[in-house]
Amino acid sequence: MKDVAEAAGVALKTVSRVVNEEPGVNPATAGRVTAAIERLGYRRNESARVLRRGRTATIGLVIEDVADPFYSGLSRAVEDVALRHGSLVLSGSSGEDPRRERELILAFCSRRVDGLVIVPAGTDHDYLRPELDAGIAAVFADRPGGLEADTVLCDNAGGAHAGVSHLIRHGHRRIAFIGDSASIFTAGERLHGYRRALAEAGLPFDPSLVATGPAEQAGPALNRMLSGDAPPTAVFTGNGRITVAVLRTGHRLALVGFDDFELADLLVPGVTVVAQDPVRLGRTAAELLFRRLSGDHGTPERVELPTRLIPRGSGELPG
Amino acid sequence: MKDVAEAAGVALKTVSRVVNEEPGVNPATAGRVTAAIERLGYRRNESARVLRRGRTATIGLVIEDVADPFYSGLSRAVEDVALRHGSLVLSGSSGEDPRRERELILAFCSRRVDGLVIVPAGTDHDYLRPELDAGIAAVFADRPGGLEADTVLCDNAGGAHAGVSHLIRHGHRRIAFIGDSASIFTAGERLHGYRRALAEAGLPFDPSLVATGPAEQAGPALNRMLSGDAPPTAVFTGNGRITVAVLRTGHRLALVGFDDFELADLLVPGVTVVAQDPVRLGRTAAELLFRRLSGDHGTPERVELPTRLIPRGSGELPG
DNA sequence: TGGCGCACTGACAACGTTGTCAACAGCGAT
DNA sequence: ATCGCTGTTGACAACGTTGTCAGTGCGCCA
Repeated sequence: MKDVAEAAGVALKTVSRVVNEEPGVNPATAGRVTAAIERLGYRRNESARVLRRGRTATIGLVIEDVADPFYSGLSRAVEDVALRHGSLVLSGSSGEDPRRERELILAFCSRRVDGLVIVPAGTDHDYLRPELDAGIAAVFADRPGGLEADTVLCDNAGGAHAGVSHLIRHGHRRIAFIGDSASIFTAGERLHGYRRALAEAGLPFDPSLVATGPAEQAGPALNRMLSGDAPPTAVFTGNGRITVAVLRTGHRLALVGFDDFELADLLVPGVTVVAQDPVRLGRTAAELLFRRLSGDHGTPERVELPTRLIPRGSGELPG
Repeated sequence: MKDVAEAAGVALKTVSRVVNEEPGVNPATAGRVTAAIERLGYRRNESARVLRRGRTATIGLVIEDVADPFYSGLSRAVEDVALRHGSLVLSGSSGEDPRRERELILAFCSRRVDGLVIVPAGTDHDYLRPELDAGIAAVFADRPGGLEADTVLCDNAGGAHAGVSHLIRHGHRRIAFIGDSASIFTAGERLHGYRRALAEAGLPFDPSLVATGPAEQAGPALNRMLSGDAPPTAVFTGNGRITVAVLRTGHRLALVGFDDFELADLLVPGVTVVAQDPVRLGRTAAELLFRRLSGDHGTPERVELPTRLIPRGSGELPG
């Protein structure tokens, strides 16, 4: 910038004015400056600008894994909203590891992001408190975080309830639940929905029909249930990866899965799912964030998005 | 930092030393400083640090669309390599729009990223020249960019050649090619591979069996070919989205697709594909970038990664 | 002619760090 | 007692911006 000022024969401040399109610069002068900028290939140093002004026009996004289609859809939505607000996105995958999540978040904060969209892996976010006090906004998405802040969730319990009820309506009495580790919020909620649906239909809850854990264990768990003495006739799966794992076992039994996925309609039979809308989730969270950034300091909000049952065949197999 | 210095009763510089774990600070003093840091919830301002030191420990990643599984795999790989080198990733989707790509790249540059991994949508990258001269490293991934720089590609022509040859070996003589717009580098290369395979087998090249364009047009294009008077008996598809679009048309004819995708093995018949490795692509590009950042100033490299034919049934249907 | 306001421009400090260099005390060697 | 050395600490400038405030020249009105 100093070089540009020199080249154009004006003061530093005048260049700054031109770069920021501030009013009150003689068009002729502005022209000389613009020419000098062009000639020297000058580009404003954003770090210095941030240092002076406080805002970075950058937000941070922490998700579990970009490579998971659910989160990549969410990512894209957040990115689009950010771009519309003139911001960029620093993103990172926590891999469901609270330590890595913490490191990412703190790294984002020390780079002075304006705000954060977090799909929390951990449950303790006290370390965020000083940052929030310092003016960084935060929105939790998909799961609630460890402190009072804006949160956007899906109706996990309601969706699971709808999916399991659907199986019950088709005559099933022994329905397995295979889901994520119970420690994950969404998994717990979905299990609640499952139990509520059973209870409403007057069916007993049988712990031997419930398996929770990472997706790799889903197949073996189902195999064990099926070789037991009171095997299930239907399965409700707790997330997309687990649904696929169950499909790979090759058993042909009634199935409803939480999360929609590409090609679910092309399999035979088509896979009935309870669909969430990751794009809407991301969009809602990001918009809420930018509302906060533009000065809305009301009490934290909690938004719950609906789910949608999509029958495709696998959930309509008779019991 | 000033507050911390005051609270600990030391000079600014001493706090800086402690924060940066520089040697030569009395352990007792360091203890007082650490305590003050803890007490005040201090965190170093990275913008100021960048301003002073020049390195941001941040790289930029420009891809076509995070929501596409191919690119989300690549993203995750880049992110992991970056994290291993203590860097964060600013990422953005260009949506195959050269203007948006340019905006993203320049925005990254003005935030002084150390380097860029770019999946180029445009072909003109002259605007990058001053940035490269200013020391920002750049690696093109998946496609070559508009200037001399490190590039990591897949063996597009070879992969297409292998896929088409596979169909020919199974007796097909009229093989359609349905791919991306020919203006996209990878699409052009794959078309070359297709033509080379035909030529080697002594088969004629029939333009009426070739369709290029966005994925939405793939289904209609195939339908048109099949209702013509010399319909194809097999199809080679130029990318994952187009493969899926062709599958949705419901025609049962021999098919080999470029790009592997989840569930390809669960469809009936399984979908034979030419698999690229997006994770390896991302990893290779990012590692090359960090090699440059750590001082390797050799001439630009061009790496070509192999592809792999995975027979699953659809490509082995008789002609 | 003097005074006033307007349009434009510039000098300077400050943002929060870190690199450079100097200062200081304590200590063993001369 | 002096010197030089080591270990520790601090003062100060600089990084590239922008906000504040103070000019400067010019036209216009009284």
